[in-house]
Amino acid sequence: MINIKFPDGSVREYAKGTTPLQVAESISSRLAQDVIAASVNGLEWDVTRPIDTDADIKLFKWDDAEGKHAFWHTSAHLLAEALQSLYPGIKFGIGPAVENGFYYDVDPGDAVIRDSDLPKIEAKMMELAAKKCPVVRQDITKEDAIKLFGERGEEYKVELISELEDGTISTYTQGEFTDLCRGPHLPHTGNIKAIKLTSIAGAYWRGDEKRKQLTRIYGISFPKKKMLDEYIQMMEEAKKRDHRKIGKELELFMFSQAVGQGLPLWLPRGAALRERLEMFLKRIQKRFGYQQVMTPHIGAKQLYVTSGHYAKYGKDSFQPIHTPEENEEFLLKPMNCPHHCEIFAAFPRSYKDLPLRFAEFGTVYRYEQSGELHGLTRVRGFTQDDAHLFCRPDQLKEEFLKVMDIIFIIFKALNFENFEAQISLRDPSNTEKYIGSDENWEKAESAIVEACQEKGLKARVETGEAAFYGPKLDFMVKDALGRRWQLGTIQVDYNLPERFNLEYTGADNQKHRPVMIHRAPFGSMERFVAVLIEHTAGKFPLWLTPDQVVIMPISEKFNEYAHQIANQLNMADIRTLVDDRNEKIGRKIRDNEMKKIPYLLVVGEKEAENNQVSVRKQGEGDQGTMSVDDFAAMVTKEVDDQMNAY
RNA sequence: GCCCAUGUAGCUCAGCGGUAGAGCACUUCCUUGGUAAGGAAGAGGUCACGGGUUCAAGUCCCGUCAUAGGCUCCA
Repeated sequence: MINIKFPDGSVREYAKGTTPLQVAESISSRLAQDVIAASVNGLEWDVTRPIDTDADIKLFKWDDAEGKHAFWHTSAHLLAEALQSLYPGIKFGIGPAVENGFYYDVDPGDAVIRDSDLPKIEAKMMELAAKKCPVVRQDITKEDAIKLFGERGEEYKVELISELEDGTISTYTQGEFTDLCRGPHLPHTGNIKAIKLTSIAGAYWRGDEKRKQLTRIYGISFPKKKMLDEYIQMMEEAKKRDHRKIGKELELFMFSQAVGQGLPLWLPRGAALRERLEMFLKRIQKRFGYQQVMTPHIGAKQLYVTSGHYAKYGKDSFQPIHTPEENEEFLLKPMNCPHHCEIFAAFPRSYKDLPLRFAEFGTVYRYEQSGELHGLTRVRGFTQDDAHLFCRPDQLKEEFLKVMDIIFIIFKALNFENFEAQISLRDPSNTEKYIGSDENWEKAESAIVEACQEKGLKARVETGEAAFYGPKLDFMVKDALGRRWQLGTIQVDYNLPERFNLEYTGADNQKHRPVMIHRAPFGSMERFVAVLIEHTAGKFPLWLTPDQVVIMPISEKFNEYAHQIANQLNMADIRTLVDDRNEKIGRKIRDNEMKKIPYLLVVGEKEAENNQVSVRKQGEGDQGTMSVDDFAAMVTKEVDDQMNAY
C-alpha cells in the first residue's frame, strides 16, 4: 500500500500502482470526469500513470493552468497526427502548449501549408479526436529513441533527443502517431471537442535565425463547443477594439507612407488626448518634486559612446548624421538619460540637493526591424514619459515608493484596476556580468522587494532577468478583455553614473556616486494610448476624451441657440461641438454615439425657451432636461472627481 | 531582416483574363424634424508601384514598397 497526500494535508491509503484517475474516482465520479492532469511529488504526471511510492498529489481540471496545459499539449499531438496523415513525409519540430492554445513547428518538405489549408486540417483533427484513441506513454532508452526517430527521418527529433541526458526517454503514442514527449497528456483524444487553428507562421528552428525556418501552425482547443464559441466571440471583440481600427475611426492618429513606416502622426483629436495625459502626469510629478527639463532630438555621437549605448546598439541602429562642413557626427536620440546625466553633472551637487528628479516627455528614435512595427505599440519614433532620479543609496527605497505612488495614481485615474508587477533581480550565480558592487546590488534589490511589500503589491520575482546595470520593477496591466500589457517600468542604474562620472559631495566632505533611477509610468505615450484605446474601446473617461459634449439642434431654427450654449460651455472649459448638419435628430444621435461622445445635448423649441438642454449620456440614453448652468456644473464636477480620484 | 498572407473610391469590401462595382462618407437639392441611419441627384479610381506573359491584365508571373500574423530583436 502507498500513502497519497492531498494539497489540503489529508492522507489516504491506496494500492501500489494506483493512478491519479483512480484516486479521483475514489473521491467522486464527477472529479474523475473532470480531472485531466496531475502532479505527483511535484512532477507532471499523466492521470493514467501508476504511482508506486508514497506521494504528494495534485489533481488538475480544465480550470487549472496545468489542466489546460495538458489539454493543449495533447491537442498539439493531435495536430501532428492530422498533419502526418495529410502530408506524408512531414517532419516534426516541437509542439508545445502556450498561454492561449498550442502550436506545432513542422517541416513539410516541398509542400507549402497555407491559411486556406487550415479548415481541412481541423476537420482531420476532429475526425481523429472522435476515435478517442488512448494516449499511451512508453519509456525507452536514448539509443532506442534515436533509432526510432532516426528510422523515420525525423532529424529534428533526433537532434533534440541527442541533447537530452542519458537515461530513459518517454514517448507518447496515439493512433498512428508517436512523439518524443515528457508529457503529461490526456488519457485519450476524445476529450477534445472543439478545435480552431488560428494562424500559420514561419518560425526558426530552435529560435535561431541562422537555422531553417519551419512552418508553425497555431491553434486552440476546448473540451466544449460552447467554450470555443465564446473564445471566438472574444477574439472578435478584441478585433473591434484594435487601437489601429479605433484610432482611424476616431481620428486619433495615422501613418503616412510618405513620412515613413513606424512614424506616427498624431491627428488633432489624438494630440489633444495625449496632451491631457501629459498635463495630468506633469501635475502629479510636480507634486512629487520633479523638475521638467528639455533636451534636443539629437546628440553628439560621443555622448552615446560614453553612455555605452553606441557600442551595444550603434551598428544595429539609425546611423549617425553628419554636419556638412565640420563632419561632426550626431545620433538621433535613442535615450534621454545621457542628456539628463549631463544636466546633473553641470553643477557641483551636494548630498543636500538629492534626490534630484529630472522629467521630460522626450521623443526618442530607435531603429526597429520592419517586421516588428505594429500600430502605436511598436514604432520608430516615440515619446517616453521619462524621468531620471539621482539619489543617495539610502534614498533608493523611499524613491521607489514614491514612483510606485505615481504609477498607482495613474492606473486609478485611468481605470486599470487589474495590474501585476514583476521584480527582475540579477542571477546570483553569475554576478560578474553585472556592473556595480555586490553591496549596492543587495541594497537595491532589497529596497525594491521591501517597497513592494510595504505597498502590499504582489510582485512576481524573476531572478536573472535584471539588466546588466541594475534591478528593475515592471508593471503589467490587464485590460478589459483580460489581456496583459507591459507599461510602466522603474529601473535602478549603477552604470550611467559610473560612465558619466557623476558625483555629489557627502556630509563627510567626500565625493560619492549617486544612484540613478529610470522610470516611465506610461512607458511611452504611443504605447500607452494604444493600450488605453483597447482597454476602453475608445470610450475614454470624460476628463480625457477629446470632445466631451456635442450639441444637436432639432432643426436649423435652433442652430443659433446651440452655438450660443456651445460658446458658454467652451468658456467653462468643457470641450463642446455643435452638430448643425441638415439631418434628423435620430441621425445625429446615432453618428455621435458612434463617435463615443460622452454627452449629447438635444436642443429644440422647449429648451431654447427655458435656457435648458436635454441631456443624453453615452450608452445610457435620455437623462431628461436641465438648465445649461446645472449641466455645466455637473460636467465640471465629474471631470474634477475623475482627475482627483486618488 | 526571415516565413505565410493581403494591397481595388476617404472608409468597409465585391469583382479574379474581355467597357472598373456596392454600401457608408463627401457635394448639391428637397425635407425642418423630439432621442441610434428621411429622400433624390452628383462627384469621386494609372485597381500600391515597376517589369513581364497575352490580341487583351485589378485579374496570371517576377520584383519593389506598404500592411497584417508569426519568428529573431527590443537601451
